[in-house]
Amino acid sequence: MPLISSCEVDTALELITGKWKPSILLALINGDTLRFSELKRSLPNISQKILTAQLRDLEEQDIIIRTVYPEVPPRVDYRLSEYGKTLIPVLETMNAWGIQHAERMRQK
Amino acid sequence: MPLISSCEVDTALELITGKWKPSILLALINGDTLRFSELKRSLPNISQKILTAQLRDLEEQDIIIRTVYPEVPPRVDYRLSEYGKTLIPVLETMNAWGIQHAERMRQK
DNA sequence: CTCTACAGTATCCTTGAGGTAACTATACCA
DNA sequence: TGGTATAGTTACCTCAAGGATACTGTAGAG
Repeated sequence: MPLISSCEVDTALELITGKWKPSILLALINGDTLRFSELKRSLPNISQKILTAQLRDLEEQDIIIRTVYPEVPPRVDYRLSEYGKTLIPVLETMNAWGIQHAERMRQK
Repeated sequence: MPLISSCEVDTALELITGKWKPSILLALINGDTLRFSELKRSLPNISQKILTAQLRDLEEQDIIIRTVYPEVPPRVDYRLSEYGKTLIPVLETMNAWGIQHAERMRQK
């Protein structure tokens, strides 16, 4: 008996969906702490505007932590919060499922 | 070391995201086999056009099975495929995370 | 003096997911 | 003769996410 509520699932989905959010989260999972320019480099086609917007979204939800160093040229880095790290199992579950799905599609 | 690939996660996300897909999947998880009209009733604000489109999407990915009975008035029902049922753990994981998130937001 | 590095803003534009409303086919019922 | 039920389809519309491009501020290097 599953007892899954669409509302809760939607909440989780809202935070991790979008064209870029999964890639950003995965970059931070694998890269620990990354500067803005490092993130941009690992997402080849994203524009600065969009990257900033997505990072601000994630920060507002306390999923990532943004640290500004008062230097010139500016330096800002991003990392997963402890809370954000609780998303890792969710992403792992989806990743595992995605691999099965790809496997399956290859056979058709 | 997580080793999560954005590509695979995106694949999984594409199949279960959208404004209505989670609700449809959950209805079928909880309701086993449902007619078109039953699904429509359990998603109060969806239009026929959108519901049809979403169901066709899910059918094309082999996640649900669509059965047409050659009767008048028409009867069609939908259920999760065995393959579609492998999504249940994914949705459960997201559901559990969503509950934690809601809990957390309530305290702020 | 001006060029570069970095992390952004500001403007304007495009696209596709989703939405609304009307129409379809057919058998049965009154 | 017309109304009802079911599972759609068709044509048209809307809006927000995302995208392209240019501009900003400041310190040090040359």
